[in-house]
Amino acid sequence: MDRQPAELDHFRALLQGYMDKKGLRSTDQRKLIVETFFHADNHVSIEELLAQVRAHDPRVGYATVYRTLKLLAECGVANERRFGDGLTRYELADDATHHDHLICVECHSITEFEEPRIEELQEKVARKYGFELRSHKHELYGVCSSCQKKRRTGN
Amino acid sequence: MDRQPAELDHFRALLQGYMDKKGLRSTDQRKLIVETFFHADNHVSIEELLAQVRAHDPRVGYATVYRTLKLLAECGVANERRFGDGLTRYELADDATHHDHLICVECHSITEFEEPRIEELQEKVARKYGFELRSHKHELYGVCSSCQKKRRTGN
DNA sequence: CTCATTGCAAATAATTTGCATGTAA
DNA sequence: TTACATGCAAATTATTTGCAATGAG
Repeated sequence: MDRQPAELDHFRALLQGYMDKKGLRSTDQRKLIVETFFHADNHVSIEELLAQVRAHDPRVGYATVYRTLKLLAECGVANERRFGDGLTRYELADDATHHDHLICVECHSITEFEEPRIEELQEKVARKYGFELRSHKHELYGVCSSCQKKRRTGN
Repeated sequence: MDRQPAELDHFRALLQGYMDKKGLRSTDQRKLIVETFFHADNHVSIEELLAQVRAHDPRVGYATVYRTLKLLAECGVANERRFGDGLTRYELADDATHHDHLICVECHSITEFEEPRIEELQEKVARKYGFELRSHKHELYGVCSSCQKKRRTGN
């Protein structure tokens, strides 16, 4: 996935600020994992990310990837997401505020959608309940058009 | 939670139809678990449900509860939900289509909301992508008004 | 130097499964 | 009587943690 460098710099700064504040250290593994995450497809699982990381350095352990992604989630750079397949997936925090997901219950494909009017209504709901909105998940589950097609032609 | 008997009868029939079709049997445990689920609070976890079931029959195993709830999800009577606390929770399928959730990230309280205009837009999105909509999750995460209050008064 | 970080393996936690026994139809 | 269902314990899966060794600041 190609991202704008400026967008990534924002997240690099956010992470750096958090690490400085907490006295955390910048190691080779951490840098590698973070940059790999920044350039990976959206909704990567730990497993997928680990594979990509190991392509550069086979000695990285999976616990380190778990720990690093947890760090990214903590400091607001990444969001954890769970779409019914039992795996935790991660996406850049910024992306999350601008799109939601259609998830196929048959082939597990994930399609993103944007609907500003839903976001507006969402904010209205939050206001009505005196709720300070931080983030949201909006997932539509169903059968994607290509699986419907497969079904009609007898799989 | 008090429900309308008619609403529950609909689900009993749905389950029965599914069981007949598949040649599944109606056992005491299954009946007990299903009825306990029907009368439990919304968003019960397996653990909570098992405790309530065991109040009536202490010999029920947890595997049976897992299997039964999976059956309910399969036949469209219940929906599985995961709200970031690591537990799978279940709710009556019908309820799920009519409300969504505000989740407090501080006290973990869950508030339900309804917004038909969001549902309409959701269907519109699904149609646009040729998606056959089955269910959805819409969760707003943030700080509830009572936690905001606590925060202002210094916890 | 000091203390955070790493990699490994072992520990957890939630859920699933194998199997002998029980039981609905 | 025939398989489906149950309860238990063991297996699986994803994730977390303890710890000795490593390395950043």
